[in-house]
Amino acid sequence: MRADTAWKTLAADSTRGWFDLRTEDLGDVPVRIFMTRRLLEDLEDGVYRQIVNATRFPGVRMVCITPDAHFGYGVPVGSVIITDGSIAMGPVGYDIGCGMVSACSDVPASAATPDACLRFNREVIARIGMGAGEAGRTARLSGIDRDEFQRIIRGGAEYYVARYGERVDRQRAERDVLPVDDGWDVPWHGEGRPERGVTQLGSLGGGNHFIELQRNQEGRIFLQVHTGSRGFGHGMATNYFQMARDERPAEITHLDLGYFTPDSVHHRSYLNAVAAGANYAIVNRLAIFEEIAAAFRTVFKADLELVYEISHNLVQREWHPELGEVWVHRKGATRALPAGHPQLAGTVWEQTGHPVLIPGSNRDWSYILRPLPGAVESGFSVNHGAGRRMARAQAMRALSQDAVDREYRAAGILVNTDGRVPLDESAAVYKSSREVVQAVTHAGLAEVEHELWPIASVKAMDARRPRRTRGVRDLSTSQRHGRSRSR
DNA sequence: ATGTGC
Repeated sequence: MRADTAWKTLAADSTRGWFDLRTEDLGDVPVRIFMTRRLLEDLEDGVYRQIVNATRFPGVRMVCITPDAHFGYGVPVGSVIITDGSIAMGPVGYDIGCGMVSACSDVPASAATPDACLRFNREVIARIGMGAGEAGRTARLSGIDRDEFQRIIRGGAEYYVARYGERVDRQRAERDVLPVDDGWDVPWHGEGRPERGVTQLGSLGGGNHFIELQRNQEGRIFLQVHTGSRGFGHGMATNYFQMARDERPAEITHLDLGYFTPDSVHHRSYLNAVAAGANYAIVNRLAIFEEIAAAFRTVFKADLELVYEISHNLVQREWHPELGEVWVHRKGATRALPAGHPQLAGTVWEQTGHPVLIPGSNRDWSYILRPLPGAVESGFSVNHGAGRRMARAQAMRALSQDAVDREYRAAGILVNTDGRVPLDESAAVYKSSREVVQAVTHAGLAEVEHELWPIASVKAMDARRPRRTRGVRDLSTSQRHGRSRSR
């Protein structure tokens, strides 16, 4: 293995806005890194080993690294792994189907007064369970039984909209429904306990999941949501990892390294789990969106219209002009199909390409992009956010709660209802979203359609962190000695 | 990401 510190000098600038990486560690798998030289220089050295991992699954045809990439589980968060048959687990991740919703309104940002923002965040928090382990609270989805849950994870957006949806246009969801075989069932039994998902439908979760009110470049109010498949996807990933390890105990020791070749008895079964997890995540996002739209009507007396819903943790069968029919794993990467892509035929996006939803931190720009024909060079993929640049534990040590809270208040951004900013999710821990998106536009993968600035942010405070009373000195051990895992 | 760890 090449020294971790030397590899960056081997990345050859293609002059087209990306680097082609060729080292003996990668075999003959093409690796493209879509970064500026500066973003590449700032990348943690450990990412090289994870890029090598990404090329080592059976049947890998191509690997792309997006400009927001950072250290992840086995492969970088921000990687696109294209195979001709094998399905890898790390490159889908624990949060199967995690993704974004964007919505817009005609309401001028001037209506988002401090009082209106406070009422909005209060309404949202009352309606949407947030934080690890929290159950959903949406009236329509709480109390559903196991049979109805089965219909939801098999029917996806199509079933949800027909049965529950009030004002969702299915054309604005990336996938109506991912097909699940009748003969397949959820791996209920196992330590992963995916049944947690039954009561968690309609909840936001923790970590980097959020709800955010924004204003666009014309001064209209927009909204973004980031969430996934909660305990359901996590539980299934855990149980399938056990199956992968049992199948190849000598080789597969970490979930990062788990995979199923086409001849594995679990190959199709795992794809069913990915489809069910993605259907759950999509319904979760649509249900949360509708709940937020109700909160928005209460506060702003106006409608929020869905712009788009899209996942950035998924493996899907796709067509590529040079690679043919392939499996595209996107681990913290967003699909970007431009106008004329055959998979958009017959949809409302045929002439334009579909929207691409890119969040920045809650004190930085977020974006809605439009894919360009050049996206063929990245396997029809772009970044999924700004990308973490500071580990959570480091953030807890390095940042002052009061100083960060003051910065947000001065910027006019309300976080939750008390203005206390989760430090390990604050602006300083993320790369500049503008710099990351410029790497995408410079490479000709997409163009900017909307630039969105945060107004009000809802995000769970890490439950492990002791609550500090204002004005009282904090001597808790977790503030002084955090753990050093980045995600 | 997560019934969120050493």
